[in-house]
Amino acid sequence: MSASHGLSIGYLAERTGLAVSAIRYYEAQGLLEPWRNAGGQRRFHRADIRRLSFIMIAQKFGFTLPEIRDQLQSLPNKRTPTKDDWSRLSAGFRTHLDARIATLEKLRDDLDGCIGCGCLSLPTCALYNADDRAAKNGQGPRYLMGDRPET
Amino acid sequence: MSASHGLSIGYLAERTGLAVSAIRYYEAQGLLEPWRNAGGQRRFHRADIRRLSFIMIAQKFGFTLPEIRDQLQSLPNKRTPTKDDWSRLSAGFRTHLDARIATLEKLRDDLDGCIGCGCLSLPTCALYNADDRAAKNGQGPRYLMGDRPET
DNA sequence: ATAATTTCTAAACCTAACTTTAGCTCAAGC
DNA sequence: GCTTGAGCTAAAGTTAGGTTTAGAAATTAT
Repeated sequence: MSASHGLSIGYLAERTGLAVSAIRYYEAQGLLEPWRNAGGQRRFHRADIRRLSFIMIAQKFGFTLPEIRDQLQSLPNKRTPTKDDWSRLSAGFRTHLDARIATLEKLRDDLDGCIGCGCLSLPTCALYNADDRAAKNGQGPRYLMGDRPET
Repeated sequence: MSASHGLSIGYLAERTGLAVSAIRYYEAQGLLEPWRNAGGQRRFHRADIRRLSFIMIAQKFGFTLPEIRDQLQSLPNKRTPTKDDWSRLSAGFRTHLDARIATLEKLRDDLDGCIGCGCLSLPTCALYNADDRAAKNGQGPRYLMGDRPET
């Protein structure tokens, strides 16, 4: 099925479980750089299967596509991660994950101090200022129960 | 500033730190039900400040707006949560949060077993099947390094 | 009374990570 | 050689949780 030179996008999709459209999207985001055959179709290296696996795992750890692209580009020669690279990069995953867990554990501790109190009030309630990565505190301050900082 | 009967949307925004547009959006999603004055402007109960605080905290715990709406609607009389309700609901937050932490800890354990192995291969790598809530496994199975389940 | 501020609605826009669609070309099988 | 199937591009659609914009009406301040 695989031509003597280069893998088709459909073959990569089949091997990784990703949708063809997702692989094209990753290329558009700069995570892959296939070449083209005479007819204009994408052709991939066999190592791109590993590259896609890396992307899928990194996403599980909460990295965005731009972050993953940066990690791949930070490799010497910008190559697809090898076994040794993987050990180094996965240690970075560990750090990232530890931080997320610590954030949630702090939130849990704050909540424990709050169960049964019913305050929902800023000066006495630590919950509001808990900073979850998931919570995008986009613009401006938010106060609970109408307590504003003394102006 | 507050009229003898009912609070304006701007006042609620000021007291909670939310944007006026966000409050209107929450109403559109069924989380609040203000009434209208003679001129057609929204008027809110003072208790809606607490209701908005509840929404803000529940979001921090990772609940979606539909889930928060359901929680509010599950209250007796569908009232704004009182101090006692808050204790009960926050215990639910705790359960939800514990599950999220457990998921991440499992992911961390799987990762620890993987650092230094460099496999990225399905049969030997537990990472792929780790199920993070953040990972939206939208459609179809995904396999790492081209390992498909034996067909 | 007039000016300034708030509020109103509806619709469009925003991000992330993709998918879907439309219309067309390329490649493979018989 | 003809018919599928696979691949191509560009643009639009999707979800969540909102924000922004535009133009009009209500309210508040002077």
